[in-house]
Amino acid sequence: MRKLKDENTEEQILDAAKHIFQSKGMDGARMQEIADKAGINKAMLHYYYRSKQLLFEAVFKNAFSLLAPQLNAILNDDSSIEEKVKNFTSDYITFIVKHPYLPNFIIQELNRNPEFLLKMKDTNGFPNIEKFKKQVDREVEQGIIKPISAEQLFLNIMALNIFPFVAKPLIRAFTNTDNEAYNQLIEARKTEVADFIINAIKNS
Amino acid sequence: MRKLKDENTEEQILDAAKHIFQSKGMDGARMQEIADKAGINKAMLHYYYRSKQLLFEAVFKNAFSLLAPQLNAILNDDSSIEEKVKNFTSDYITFIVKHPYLPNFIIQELNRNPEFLLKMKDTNGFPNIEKFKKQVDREVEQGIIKPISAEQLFLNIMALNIFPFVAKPLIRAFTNTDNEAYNQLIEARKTEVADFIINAIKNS
DNA sequence: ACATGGTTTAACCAAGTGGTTAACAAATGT
DNA sequence: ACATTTGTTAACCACTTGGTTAAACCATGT
Repeated sequence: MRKLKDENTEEQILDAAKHIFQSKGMDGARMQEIADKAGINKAMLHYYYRSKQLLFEAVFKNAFSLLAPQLNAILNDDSSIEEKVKNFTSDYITFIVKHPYLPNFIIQELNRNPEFLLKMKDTNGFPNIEKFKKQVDREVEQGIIKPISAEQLFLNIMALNIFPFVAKPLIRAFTNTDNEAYNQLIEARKTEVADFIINAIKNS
Repeated sequence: MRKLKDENTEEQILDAAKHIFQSKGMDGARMQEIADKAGINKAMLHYYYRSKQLLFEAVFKNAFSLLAPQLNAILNDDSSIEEKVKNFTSDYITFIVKHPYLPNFIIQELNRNPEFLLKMKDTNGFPNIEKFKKQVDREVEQGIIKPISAEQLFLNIMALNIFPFVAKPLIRAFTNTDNEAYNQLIEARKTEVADFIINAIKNS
């Protein structure tokens, strides 16, 4: 039973750390609070993860490894751009609704410390635009979509899907929507965003 | 000369506080660092602003009062939606290039403490969607633009314009662009984003 | 039974935190 | 000239922070 106990504690710590780090950020998080949430002694955090920085990095990598496959779906899949936009928009929103703190966490911490991405860039599965670039250029050339660079299109897709979660408090205030109404707005975006993008780029 | 001296110090503090708070956030900022940056004694921060929280609020309100008029340009102006989209996209990007930390700062701190907006909501000039809503409904009814709710359209415009600044490190990594190339990408968006939006909503 | 190893705990620590204070400097009113 | 008010400083304070440690705990192999 020893082994089970270890892994259990280690996982409990990571679980608690996810909650605290993702809602309060590296600077706002407190080791004691993580320990309390995990229901264990603070010394255990250091026993398993050595330092706050390393515990944070474990949480960040974990979060990033959840997000990366989602983005690869639009960058590396073989179906048409139109199809990918439709699928991605729906899938991504569904995904983030289950992990609401995720995009904001990653964006905030990367702005705090951009060099941190370098550690991650050579891990395989790191999203890369190259394949998508060729596909966009091809569909533009074939006249399927209007002229646009892959970077701009990718940025637009990311923006329309991620931003509503990141800027939720701000947009809620401007649009006078309560929490539930905003969630409905988000839900509607599963199809509306795809239509918006396709209208914008498709040649008629 | 007394008055001049006072205002000078008070302003130097606010200036330094802007830099530190906007780049490190409330939790990451240190009063001593702000004092050092301003080149004055730490006690002066409390003399003029009482506490870290109040100094932070002064910085936040200042930042917000810079941003709000920009957003009101698209919500309250009387010109057509197409025209406003064009103007806003260009103006807003120009504006943020001059204040690069601003959107991220506001979004970050609002996520940390959403209730904070309530303090701000009744100040006049607080962006409100109501007028824009009527305009969108009218243009939809007149067949100028495709059916879309004002909230979704507003959210899309915000997303496409703000997100590239907020997610800069992330997008730079995925698209393998260096800082200068990314700035060019942003520069191009001054017109590309407007075209993208108008293509998406305009009835042909 | 007992030695062994990893696991867990309470108590502790040095460094840093926001904030205060008492004395000093400088400008102003009279 | 002098008292008063305002601005400024260095030293200080209570408290929190991440991190350590030494002793206790406990499952296992022999």
